[in-house]
Amino acid sequence: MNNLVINIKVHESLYLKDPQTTDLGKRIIEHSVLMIDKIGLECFTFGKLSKVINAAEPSIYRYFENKHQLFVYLLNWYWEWMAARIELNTMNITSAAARLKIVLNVIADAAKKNSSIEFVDEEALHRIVVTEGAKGYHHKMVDADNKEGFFLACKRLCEKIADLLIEVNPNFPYPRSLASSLLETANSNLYFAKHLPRLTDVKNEGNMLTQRVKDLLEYFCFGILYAYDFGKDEQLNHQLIATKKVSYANAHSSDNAMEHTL
Amino acid sequence: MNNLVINIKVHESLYLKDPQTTDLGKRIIEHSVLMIDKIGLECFTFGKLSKVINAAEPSIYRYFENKHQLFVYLLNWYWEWMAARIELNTMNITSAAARLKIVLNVIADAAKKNSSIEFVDEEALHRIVVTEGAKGYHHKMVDADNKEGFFLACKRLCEKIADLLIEVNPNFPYPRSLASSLLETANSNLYFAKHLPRLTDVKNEGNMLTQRVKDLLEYFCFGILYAYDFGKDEQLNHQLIATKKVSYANAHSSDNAMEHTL
DNA sequence: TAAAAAATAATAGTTTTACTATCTTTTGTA
DNA sequence: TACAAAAGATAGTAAAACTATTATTTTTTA
Repeated sequence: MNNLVINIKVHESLYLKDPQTTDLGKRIIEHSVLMIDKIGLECFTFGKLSKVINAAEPSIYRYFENKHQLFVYLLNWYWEWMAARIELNTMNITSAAARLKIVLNVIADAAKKNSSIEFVDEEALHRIVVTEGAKGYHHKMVDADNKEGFFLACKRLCEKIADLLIEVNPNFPYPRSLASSLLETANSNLYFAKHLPRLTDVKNEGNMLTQRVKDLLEYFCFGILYAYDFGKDEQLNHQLIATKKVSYANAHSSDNAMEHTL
Repeated sequence: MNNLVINIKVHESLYLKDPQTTDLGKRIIEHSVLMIDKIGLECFTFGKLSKVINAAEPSIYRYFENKHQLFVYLLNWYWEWMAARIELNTMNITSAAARLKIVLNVIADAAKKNSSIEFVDEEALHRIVVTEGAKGYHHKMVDADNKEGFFLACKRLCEKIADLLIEVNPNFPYPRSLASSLLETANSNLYFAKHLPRLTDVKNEGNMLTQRVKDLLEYFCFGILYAYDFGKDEQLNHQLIATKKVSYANAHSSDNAMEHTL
């Protein structure tokens, strides 16, 4: 199941020459992913890459203007890949809520046995997105990059998820913010569990990390999706809160979700 | 109100020589903030800074090992400042929910008339945190930095908020994740509204941006806080969802929160 | 098939940044 | 006032980012 070959098309503003069309181009992509995963975006340079792939440094500049463009190319690859996985895994599901759960599963990266392209190590690429993804759009040149279409894949992905949120609850007022927040929260909690555990409740024990992140995403997502409007109908709110408190206490009285120790 | 002088103490692992103790040190902090805000972290260099403050470049290295250490120093300043503002604004409030609303207000940066330190432009520093804050901990050296105590202020801030979330709902299973998520969501939506508007529902129109972000934070925060446990008591869930849908439709039928057009 | 044209890659630089070794000046104190 | 210690300035080096130019290969066409 799901071993179809996915064809990833990256926007042409993100390269000078399409790396997928040549052998050298593919080696650039392949070893960029491996090297950035290994030594980090800061230490990664075109000079080091050229030595690893046995090419001249200026040859790399024929494909990408600079390190930043190459990095955003890789991010776009990841976003396109995620969108393709979502499409693939939800196409035959009718219930919107069920599709949303699958999307959360894909976001948390729990269902990724899908090595579609032979020269891209998707696990390494995912680690890069989790660790350094934010650098792709958190800088002073973001407006210029945006005009060039650097973030189209991300925006499409976000809107795809937002559409689904609206389908689950047509009255929900923050579909885009929740969609982007879910993408960020998944990555943050994976990262925090590994490096800054005091910033998350998800534990990096055993091999349950992605499952736990998925649980958290579901808890947050459906909690927000069905949230009522605070302050507008206080009486109903208090009524609801009281009901839910009882419901929650019953559900969690002997649950491991109570493990938190502050 | 709130014009008390706040004393910001930054952890000593974050400098070689305390910049607050000398005139040059204060000029380094002051103009780092102004320059990073203006040209961005990437373009900001010790060489350029030394020219602006009329000092020799190596003098700056007496205070900070490198640009990264200086940057994390500034982040810590911000986290300490935010913790101080939270303390100041919530000290006399008994209701936990009311205190939480104030905290969300502080996170969204809507209540910051508090120029405590004369040589730090807090508005510029806040823009830096929103635009580039994630770079402080998203890199390969994060574990080494963490051991040195670079993120203590952030972790304390996060736990302070987590404690409050637990106070509002003692059964809530994800206090730390929600706390960190609120901090990130506030910054993300401010940033997206200005640079990538398709990733948020918050509009950057007029001077209501921080207010709108605060509304979003409240909606998300209280929605999650009182979320019930999906899948454990399906009957009650469906009952609640139905009630809330009606509640929400009534509240928002003629509200601008319905503006979303996908 | 062979020469010209076009595309691609390699060589050898320049500029800027990050950082350091060393020297000079200032300041506090006995 | 003399001296030590701290602070600051001078003048570098090494590496990264990028580019102009030359060399090679491939493609096209006579």
